[in-house]
Amino acid sequence: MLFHFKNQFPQLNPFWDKYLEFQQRQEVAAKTILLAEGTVSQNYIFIEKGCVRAFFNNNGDDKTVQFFFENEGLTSFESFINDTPGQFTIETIEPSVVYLLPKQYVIRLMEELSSEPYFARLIMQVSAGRQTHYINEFVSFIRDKPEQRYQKLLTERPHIIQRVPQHYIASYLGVSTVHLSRIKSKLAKGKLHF
Amino acid sequence: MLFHFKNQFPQLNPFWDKYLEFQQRQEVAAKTILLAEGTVSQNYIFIEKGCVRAFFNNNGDDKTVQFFFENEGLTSFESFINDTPGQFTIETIEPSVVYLLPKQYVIRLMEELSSEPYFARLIMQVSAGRQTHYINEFVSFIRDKPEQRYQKLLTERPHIIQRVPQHYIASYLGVSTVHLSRIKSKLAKGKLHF
DNA sequence: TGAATTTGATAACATATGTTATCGTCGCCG
DNA sequence: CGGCGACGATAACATATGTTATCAAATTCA
Repeated sequence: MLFHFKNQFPQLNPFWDKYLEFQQRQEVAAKTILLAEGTVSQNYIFIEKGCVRAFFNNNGDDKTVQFFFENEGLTSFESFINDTPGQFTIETIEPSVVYLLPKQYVIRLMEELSSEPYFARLIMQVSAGRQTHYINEFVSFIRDKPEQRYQKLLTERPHIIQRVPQHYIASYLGVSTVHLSRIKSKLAKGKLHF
Repeated sequence: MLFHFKNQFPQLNPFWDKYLEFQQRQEVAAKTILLAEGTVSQNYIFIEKGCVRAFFNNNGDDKTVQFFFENEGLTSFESFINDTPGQFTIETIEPSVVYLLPKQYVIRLMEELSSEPYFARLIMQVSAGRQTHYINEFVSFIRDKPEQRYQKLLTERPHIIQRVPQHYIASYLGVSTVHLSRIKSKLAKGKLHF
């Protein structure tokens, strides 16, 4: 939500810079939980190195909804704005280096920004982008069969498949690990036709 | 996006009022298309009477994603902001009365507002709300089985089931009409256990 | 290094869901 | 009034996907 938007509206850059010093650098192991489902988000998280996933738990069975990599930042926007518990857990997949900016500073920063004319534009742009992202994920989930979603991942975001363990990918695609194996096996035998 | 937010930040009310006169009232028949998939949204749409659905087409087979009723307004936000074609068709389900505010006025209104401090807050609030909505839909789609989604609809939004033809509901739930019939039949026989 | 854990493939079976076809009801419109 | 199209239920069958169990390879870690 924040520092990865630097330079998008150069007029706002001084605001980001001012808060850089409040970030806390952390080196964390794989499978470290950065934010637990059902708790209120306390930090803006920026990933310098490594990768993380967002998921929610359903009867002990994880459903992964998104992956994040280097130079991406994340927060539970609504959890910040409304002080409500978020519905996702954020967990590192690889050993990672992250920067955390405590909530209080994020709030203060947004207060400062809210009287800046370009801020409204930034927010609109960012919101439109996030909306588009969620809608696209949603539509793809409804429209495409798991094979198609896997192939899309393979061609459009191969880095995910390279770096992320397969059972997380299965969970992201909405199928069991067994079925993802079947899909890969069919693909390898060239038996898939669209 | 606009008039249904009146009174949320009273400081902004004068802005909405100023644009009321540019709205066009229209009475339209059932199954009227207000916005076609793949075209750029030209109007903010406010529903005074009736109901509409948003859907996208997949091989001649509709997938409904949302229903709208009286006193709700809608636009394809990204289509407005980025001037890109939207991915949904907006179609009336019942004979309806709608108000249209042409895009140019919406843009002008947002320009005016972007220097208002409360506008940034409104945008953040609205964005958080829409994000929450899409995320909830998405999560519900992933987490719940069709029966559960149907039951949720039955208890939480019964007006939808009362007013909307069943095949649209099937498409919204992500199942075939046949399967929705099966679900209803099982429910009627009290054979569903959670 | 060696044991434990994680990861992934596969088979066999169970269940959920789609597809097609048929039928009946209802409401709208000429 | 009569026919036609929209709507919905149901059966029969086909397919997609989940579940459980087992095995093998890779990775981690004490």
